[in-house]
Amino acid sequence: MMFRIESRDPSTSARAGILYTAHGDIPTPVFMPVGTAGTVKGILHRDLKNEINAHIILGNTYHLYLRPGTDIIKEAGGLHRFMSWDMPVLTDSGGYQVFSLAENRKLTEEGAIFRSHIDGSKHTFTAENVIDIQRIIGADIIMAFDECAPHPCDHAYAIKSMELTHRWLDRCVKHFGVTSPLYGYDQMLFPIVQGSVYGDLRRASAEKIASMEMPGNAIGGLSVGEPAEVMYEMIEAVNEILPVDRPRYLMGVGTPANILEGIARGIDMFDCVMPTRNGRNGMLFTSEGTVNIRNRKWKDDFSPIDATGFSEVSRTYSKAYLHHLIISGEMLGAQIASIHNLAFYLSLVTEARERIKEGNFGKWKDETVRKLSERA
RNA sequence: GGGGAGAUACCAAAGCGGCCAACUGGGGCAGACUGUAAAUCUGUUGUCGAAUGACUUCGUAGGUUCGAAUCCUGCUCUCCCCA
Repeated sequence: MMFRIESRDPSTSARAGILYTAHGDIPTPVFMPVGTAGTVKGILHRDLKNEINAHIILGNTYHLYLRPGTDIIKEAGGLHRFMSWDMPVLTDSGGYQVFSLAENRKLTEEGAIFRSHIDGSKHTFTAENVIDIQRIIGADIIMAFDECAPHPCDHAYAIKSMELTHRWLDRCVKHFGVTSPLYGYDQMLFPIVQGSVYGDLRRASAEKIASMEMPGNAIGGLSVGEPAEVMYEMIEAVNEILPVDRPRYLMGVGTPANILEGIARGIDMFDCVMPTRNGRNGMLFTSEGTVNIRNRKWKDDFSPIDATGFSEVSRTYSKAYLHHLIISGEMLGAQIASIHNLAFYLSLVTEARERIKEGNFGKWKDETVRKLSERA
């Protein structure tokens, strides 16, 4: 058993559980900081563990394959050892780059041919070699290769894209079955539901994904520009079908409110670049709503970034100081903002977990979402 | 003392008769960012107005011209070279 549900919220579909991996147990709901290139940008592992309380971080197949390359990672003994991170890692397959780097790639039945954004060289990613690369990286949880379809996307294209993703999935699962982990511990493969904003396709895709009977399942292709309400509808449709007793991972989501709404609909795992990227760009997430710390009004506000914040930096440094650092382009500003935001995200899902266990998640969620959508 | 160059908006810097309320950077102000090509990108930045628009600007005082940041004269100031 890789996943155990500890309790369910009576008024929503939220649940609290534990996901067991080779590098540690992960309490869910969980937020996973994104560390695309083998680093959560600007954050030391020490801070990820002690300040942020991260349980698992992401890496990216496409980016790590291009740099430093699989030979280096293999020689290092896998990504965990290479980056000196002894806790769980999940790698995205490169399916998101099919979307975000769409100008630099061509799709074929075989896979995606990318023109490297670094040096222009050509690289083919297939269902099979994406598994091979993720075996070399050695993440605890690896993702099937998919096409993250853009938004808007017409129904005809959405079907075509979903079916391609399903065929790639069959090949991924097959190849996963005939290959072995390289470093002496087990890896889990998660398949990904697609289907754009179409309920019929989402349900069909969820049926397909459920039929693979993998230890966990993911929902992809959301938060790519569609309204949040549409995203919530898709999650509801899909989660009626995905097995209840396995973890559900909503990929790339999202805002604090998105996450709480996702939890309420039965999602267990989230990841998003928002806390780090937006933090670097001067946007803070707080219990009082979002803050653009670059704004003039914080210039002489010497109160802490977040007096009740989980991380030490949130309680120690003032808004005025962070305003100064960010305005001045100082690296410490990006670092403090990233740590604060990640700590906020982690404490938010930790509190959600406690509320689920107490059985009063639903009401708390509604109140919290209202506050989060404000602007401080 | 002699010779030369120049003064443009918060700063730097284009413009050298009408297409100039004035290119472009920086700074300022605001916005965006959702499985990271992002310590990035976008908008805005004389005054008033929601806007068509109106009004006041290119050291300063005059002049030439239908029309001047652009041409002429005086003045003030700055910088460079020689003695």
